[in-house]
Amino acid sequence: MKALPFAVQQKQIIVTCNYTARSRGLHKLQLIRDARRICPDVIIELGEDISRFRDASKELYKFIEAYTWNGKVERLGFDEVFMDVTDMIDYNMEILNRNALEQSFFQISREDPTLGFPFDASVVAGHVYPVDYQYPAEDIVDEQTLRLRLGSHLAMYMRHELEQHKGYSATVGIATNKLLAKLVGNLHKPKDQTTLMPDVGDTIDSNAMTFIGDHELGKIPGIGFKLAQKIREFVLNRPAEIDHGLVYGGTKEHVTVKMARECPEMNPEMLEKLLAGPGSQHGIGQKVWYLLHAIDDTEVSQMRTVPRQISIEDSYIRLDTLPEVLKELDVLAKSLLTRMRVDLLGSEDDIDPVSPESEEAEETKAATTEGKKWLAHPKTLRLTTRPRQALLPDGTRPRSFKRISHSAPLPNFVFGLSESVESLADKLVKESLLGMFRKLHPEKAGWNLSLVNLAVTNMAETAGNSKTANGRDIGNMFKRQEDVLKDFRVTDVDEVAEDNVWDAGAEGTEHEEEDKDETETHDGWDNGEEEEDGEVCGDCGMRLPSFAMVAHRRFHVAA
DNA sequence: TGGGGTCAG
DNA sequence: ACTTCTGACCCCA
Repeated sequence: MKALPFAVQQKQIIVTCNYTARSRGLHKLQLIRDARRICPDVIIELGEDISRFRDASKELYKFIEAYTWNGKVERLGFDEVFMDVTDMIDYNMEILNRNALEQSFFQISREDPTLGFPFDASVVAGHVYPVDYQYPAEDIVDEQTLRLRLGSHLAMYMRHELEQHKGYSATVGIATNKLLAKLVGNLHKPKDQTTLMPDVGDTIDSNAMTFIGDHELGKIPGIGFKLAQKIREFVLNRPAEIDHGLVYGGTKEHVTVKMARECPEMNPEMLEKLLAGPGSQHGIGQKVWYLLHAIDDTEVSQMRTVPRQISIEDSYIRLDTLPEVLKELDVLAKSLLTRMRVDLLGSEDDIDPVSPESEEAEETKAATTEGKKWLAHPKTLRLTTRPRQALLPDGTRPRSFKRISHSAPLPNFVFGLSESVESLADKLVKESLLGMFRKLHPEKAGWNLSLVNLAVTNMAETAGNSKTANGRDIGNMFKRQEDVLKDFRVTDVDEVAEDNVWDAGAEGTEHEEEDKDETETHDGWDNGEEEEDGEVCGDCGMRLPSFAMVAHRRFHVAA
């Protein structure tokens, strides 16, 4: 199966394809017509229903979560995860016998010292960067090298377990920050791992600097198409050419990080001036300058119980009459409400665990809404459209994919579990979405939409929903330790081989996942569950002062 | 809080 | 004949 070129189609394009197809010249966002011309025997499957991908994604995330001690597990898209294993490495460095590195044992649990795996700490597991990396024959190995070796063995173990228990193969990068872990992971795809080793001896450039220096600017995570074009233009001292043959994001230029770094005027201040503008964050100059120098001090974020937003969208060849729009809004609203139930409903145990349940019991309950409570209540409903640009006088259509949106409070009735999603969706269209659509498109007619998106955002997490899968408030437990350990982070990136996501997509329907609590740099209002703002009732979504919650709960029990 | 931008897979 | 369907975070008013 995997030897055959295989691609997933959405509308007129290939959205993703397996490695066999890639080796035949197919790539993401390719037009179906082009794909068939280049690779006539490609097997194409309609992939507009992505629920199986979503399920596989949850399964992967849940699997990784089970290993974390500090709760730092961050998803990137459906198939990638960052994990900060600093604390596990610290602990295992302490128990390591430096006189018998070959006979080491990695403890994956602090409570049970028998849980883990034996490994040889005198070597790295898997590939390394640089390829000719050799540790000098010395008696005393430096700490950082040892830490990365431990990280590499942990990655190897976790990949092995993932394969055994879930049937997914994975690619992993092991390094001291997210940037480097992600990039070094690219070196041996699709199913291997690579560790970026620290410098040995007196090298002029650090390994990390050399490594990142060879990358094209646009390959650096955080430097997207716009930023990259601006920097390319500056480095080349002329406009950077765009490759119109590619679907999007294509540039004809090849400007490396090293070239940018070696530009005489290159400094954070210049970059700030060059890159500042609408959409870019303040301090972007400093941030990019750091990226060019392999510096990335961003934290792996805490795992979350619930997503920040849920959205559903569809694109259209032609959508220009109100009855059609209402029909589509209804379809989208149904999907959205279903998604809300899947992603935001948890069993009561998720909120307040009494006794652990078997996986079978959990899965049975996952299929129904019985005994379920909302883990979070989105407060805002957002309607987004993408109007198709009017024809220019010369008959061509200007290519613009700009979106416009309108938001409104999400009515509380959508949280009712006794009503069907069908009737709730009808009600939502009539009572909210129609009005929102009129605000967005006040003209009676004449609009021509190429896309409609429906989203719920502004999650108010339900009181008590701050526990991790282990039932502990990891966020708080490790706040102090974090400060102490900042300098010694080892970060893994996992990427499940896409081949296998499809292969195993038929696995059981999981239910809830992840967990909680960010101490992020928000303006402080959305991490408060028990603040002056009050709490949100898991039964009805009503927000009321904390002191009133006990009595309110009693009301539900009585009713 | 609402609307938009950029970046990511 | 046309860039899919998400999701995160950031900025400004």
